[in-house]
Amino acid sequence: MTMDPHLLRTFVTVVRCGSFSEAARELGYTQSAVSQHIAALEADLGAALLRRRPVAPTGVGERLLEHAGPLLLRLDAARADIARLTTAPAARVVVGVAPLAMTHRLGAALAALRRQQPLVEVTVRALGREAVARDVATGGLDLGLFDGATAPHDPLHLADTGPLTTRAVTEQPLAVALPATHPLVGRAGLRLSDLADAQWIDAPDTAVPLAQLRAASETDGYRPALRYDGTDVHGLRTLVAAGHGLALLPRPAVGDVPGAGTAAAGLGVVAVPLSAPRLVHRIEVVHSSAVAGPAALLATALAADTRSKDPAGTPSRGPAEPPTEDAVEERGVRAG
Amino acid sequence: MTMDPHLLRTFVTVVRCGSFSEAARELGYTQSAVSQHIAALEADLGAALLRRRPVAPTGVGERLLEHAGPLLLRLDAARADIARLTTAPAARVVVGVAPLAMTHRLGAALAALRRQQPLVEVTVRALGREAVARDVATGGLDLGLFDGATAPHDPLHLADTGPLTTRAVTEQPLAVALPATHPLVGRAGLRLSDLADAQWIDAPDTAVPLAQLRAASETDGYRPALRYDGTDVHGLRTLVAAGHGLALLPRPAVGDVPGAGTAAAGLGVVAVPLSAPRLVHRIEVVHSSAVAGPAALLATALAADTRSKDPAGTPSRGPAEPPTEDAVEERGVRAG
DNA sequence: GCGGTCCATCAGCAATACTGATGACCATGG
DNA sequence: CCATGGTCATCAGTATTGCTGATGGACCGC
Repeated sequence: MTMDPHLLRTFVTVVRCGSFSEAARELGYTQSAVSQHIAALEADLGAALLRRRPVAPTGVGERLLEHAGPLLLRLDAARADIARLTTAPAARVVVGVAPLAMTHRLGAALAALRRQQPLVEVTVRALGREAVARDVATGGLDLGLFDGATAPHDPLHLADTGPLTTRAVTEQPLAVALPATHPLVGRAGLRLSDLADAQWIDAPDTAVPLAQLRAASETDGYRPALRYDGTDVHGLRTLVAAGHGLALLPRPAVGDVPGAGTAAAGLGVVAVPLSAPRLVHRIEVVHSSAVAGPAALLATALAADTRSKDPAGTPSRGPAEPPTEDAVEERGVRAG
Repeated sequence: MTMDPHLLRTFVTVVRCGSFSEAARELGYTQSAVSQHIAALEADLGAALLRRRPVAPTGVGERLLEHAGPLLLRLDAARADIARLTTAPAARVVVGVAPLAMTHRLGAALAALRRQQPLVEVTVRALGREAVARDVATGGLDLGLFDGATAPHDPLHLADTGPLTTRAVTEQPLAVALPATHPLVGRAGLRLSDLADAQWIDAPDTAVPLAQLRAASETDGYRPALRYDGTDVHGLRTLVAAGHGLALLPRPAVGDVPGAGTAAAGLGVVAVPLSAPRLVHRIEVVHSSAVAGPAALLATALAADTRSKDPAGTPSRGPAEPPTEDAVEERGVRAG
């Protein structure tokens, strides 16, 4: 009667599987039970949620899905959070890293941690952005490194899954990755709005997602010429070099150009700095505010020059502190 | 086993009531049932949640509370949202307004609506900030007007309760409200950081909440000399005039000074503009993205000069458009 | 039209979630 | 010092719920 989470869970499973029976198998129920679950939900809400044969959500069902996902996530997050409080912190850290959040600085911080506490078992897991956020909330990760494009000093926006603490790690300039043969290669800087009609590669987990560009520049456009689902920057660079489209990346990530100039040697990809709007690539570290043990150490090491602070203002999320400039990451990359 | 919302509901009720029996009465259960609910939760989570006699949450219980509130809210929001989709839109609008969001512009928009659609039954309800957000999410309000201090053009942050749409209505300069006898009265502008150690009135529902000041200026301080729980600006001005402390308000709200200068005639309150940090008072209109009927009209009228846009980027919340300058509100208030 | 697959429905059973009674505990006050 | 009125915990009993497993109708490919 109160929109039982169980029912929601089977609902989303059914939609994902596109099948009652398959969902039943996955959830360890009988098909009968699943059918009854859906019937109960539909009776409770007074509307059809699924069209059967083929199984697909109705309009109302679509809407319920938008609620059900975050709701179940938050539920899992709550359980995981109190579990963290009750069980002692293990001598183990699992760090989830979004592709563009993998920096030298993280490497150094990890090295320091392992030097300081050699017995701690450290795992680094490369993940997509949402996966990082989700797994930190649900306890699969002790620490997450998360990135995105924002105005300077503005925090990133996470889905609200409970009392998480986020702190800034780095802000870096953004650059457009162009194939070396592109006519715009010579430019000193590019305005994003001039590129709205260009060919873009949609790499939501690797580059700055096109949705963020649309939001920032308040236009539609930035239509994806190709979608890249990997979590690996090199793969994306290769696609850019092959002329499949542009991508917006933190300038250091476009190419580890050792000499002067902006052309990445042999990669066929060139970085041209973003001149407008004033956006930066920001990396934040995120963890439960109930974190303890080595993960807490690592978090403060990453956000070294900033004060630690617990949630204030909004209860759900601590304010992100102003970022420290990351000398390591900026080294050797001055615009030409 | 899956942290049944029923159990969470009784848990928060018990904490609020400070009593199992009282909570049972309120929820329509027997005391026995409530006792079993709590026991079930504690067994499920494997930790004591409440200290009995007197009844108070343990540390873990406190933590669970932080999750339970938003969770139940989101659950209610989901139910309300799909209810809005299924039932036809009524010829009725209920608008919730936070104290500082009550502007001439809203008055004008309401007038236009009533002229256009005389049969629509219009209700305006003055509420605190969280109440506005909550009731819009749970369907008690068709439309909410919400305010806060942010950097110019930055959206306000709402608790994430599902697919809501927010649009900017106004941005106004902020000013510190001082008693007329205050030594700083003559100043052309004030830096917030210089006032961290001043006496402040904490009026979270009326003025800019002190927590926001702390977050914006990244200091502790702004200790409340007195707390004001009303939702009425006049009451707050009176307290400021009596010297109980300062408050940060949108400049027009400090006093409707008709002549030149900044001293509000006879009120004993003086506005001195905030010179740093660069914060503005922003008003947004918020409603379900499933809104329809007269409420939708009113919403677009309020956000007149901006495009309407549905959620993009983050799935949960539409991006707030850049605000229009509100000539009406700014009239007659030029700094001296 | 026949086997296969799908979902809906029904009966039956087992687990659940209540109620109401009782008991332990702790105040307060005669 | 023991009564009294309050609290919450516990227990037995019962009504309801939520599952399984079987059956039946609808649809699809052959």
